[in-house]
Amino acid sequence: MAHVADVIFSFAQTVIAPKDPAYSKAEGKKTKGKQVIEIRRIENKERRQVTFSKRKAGLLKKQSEFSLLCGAQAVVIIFSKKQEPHPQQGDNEAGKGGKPSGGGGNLFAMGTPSVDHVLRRVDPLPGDEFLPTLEHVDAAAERAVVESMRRRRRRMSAIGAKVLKAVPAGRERFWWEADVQALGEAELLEFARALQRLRDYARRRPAYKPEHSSFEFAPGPRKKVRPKFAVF
Amino acid sequence: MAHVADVIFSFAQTVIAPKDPAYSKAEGKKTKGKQVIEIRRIENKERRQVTFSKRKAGLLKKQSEFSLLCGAQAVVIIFSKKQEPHPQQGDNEAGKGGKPSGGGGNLFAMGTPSVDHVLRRVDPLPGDEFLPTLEHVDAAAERAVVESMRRRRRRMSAIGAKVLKAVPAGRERFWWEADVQALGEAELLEFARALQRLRDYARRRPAYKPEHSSFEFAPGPRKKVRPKFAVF
DNA sequence: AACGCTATTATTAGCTT
DNA sequence: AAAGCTAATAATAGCGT
Repeated sequence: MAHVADVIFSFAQTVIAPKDPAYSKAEGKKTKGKQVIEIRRIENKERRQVTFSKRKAGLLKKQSEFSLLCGAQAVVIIFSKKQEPHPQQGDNEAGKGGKPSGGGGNLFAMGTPSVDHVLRRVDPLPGDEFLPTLEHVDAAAERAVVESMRRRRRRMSAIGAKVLKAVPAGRERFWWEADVQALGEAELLEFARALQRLRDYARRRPAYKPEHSSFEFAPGPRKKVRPKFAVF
Repeated sequence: MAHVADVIFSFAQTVIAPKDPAYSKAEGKKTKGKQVIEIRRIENKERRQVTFSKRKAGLLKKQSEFSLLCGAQAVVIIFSKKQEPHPQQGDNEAGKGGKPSGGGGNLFAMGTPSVDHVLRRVDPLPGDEFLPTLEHVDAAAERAVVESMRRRRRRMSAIGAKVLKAVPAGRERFWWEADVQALGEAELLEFARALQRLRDYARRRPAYKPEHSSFEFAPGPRKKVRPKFAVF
């Protein structure tokens, strides 16, 4: 049985569908409202900038809500794309200590309990050798790491040569550079778990510092603008 | 002048408001639909887990769309909160090389062009000393960095003692640990720009590797589940 | 615990200022 | 280019399975 609201809606749809291009004009709406867009690079520079701004805010807000609701640690880090150096510009700036003309984009980030905290947790992941981080762990943790590495070695062997083959010979410490795509799903899972275990052992600073921080390494708008969502 | 659609909507609202608790029952709706929730820790463990899962997916999707639409580099990194060790479990696992019972949470991440890439870009930020990264920059960049550090030193002095006071004495290389909250808005901006300039100089690996990657260092669901959004 | 299903709320595309 | 506005689409809370 159809309910009152259903009937009303059906009726409205029957008269003219919202997707119909004639809709807005026909009904005299003020705007077209949110339109469906293809998820691919917005070529129009101006529109892209506006979307960047709006969705950046949305993404950071989502991070904030997510961490708060679920008690999970998370970061969102955003770089605006590097500005293409202006063709005829930058020469007169050289040597003056100003911003380098080829200078990279701006940085926006929000993290719980802090950007720093989460990044440290990720730390030994691709981008850093593993061993140097040993300087930061205490003795007990170090023993655990060593034992973990032994197990990892065995595990990697068990998984097969695929991982090791992809590793540049003689640079064992770069083993994580292996082409993960060469692994099957089960293998990848195993590989990933080994990685995670390593990180777990290596993780230092167990002290929980319940804070929440956001960065904005960017000029920012002229007019002071308050984020519309909570930053704790 | 009111339009047809407006009148219909007003009418529907007049009859009974969606927010009215009696609404769903009165109209015999199947569900209550999305409800407003307070943005604070969900205490019910089960609901929190469900929300974690749903919003994690949402956050990663947003990252994907955002990067694609705006051509910006971004990462989202999520740790599920550390599992509280199961009270009576884990003893029989000890020494067998299994997952440590106190083992930390799972890691989820999505990055453009890759998680690794963006993290390297962030690299010299809080979490790493600055100097060690010099090993990775070429000679010209190194000179620029040295000059940059000189300028930074002057700038920091200009900003005042506030920053330096918060830095642990004698550990100049940890200057970034300064309590940023002690700075005023203008000062923070100056501070942030100095930081960014430093990073710009230090940034190595200009090679652009246009890829898009997602990590999931977690057991994952039993049933194979395809992400509902694009992963390139 | 992961899905599917709505009915709501939340986000945002396209304009205007 | 940063706000505001509005009408759409998108995300998701609460349930059922």
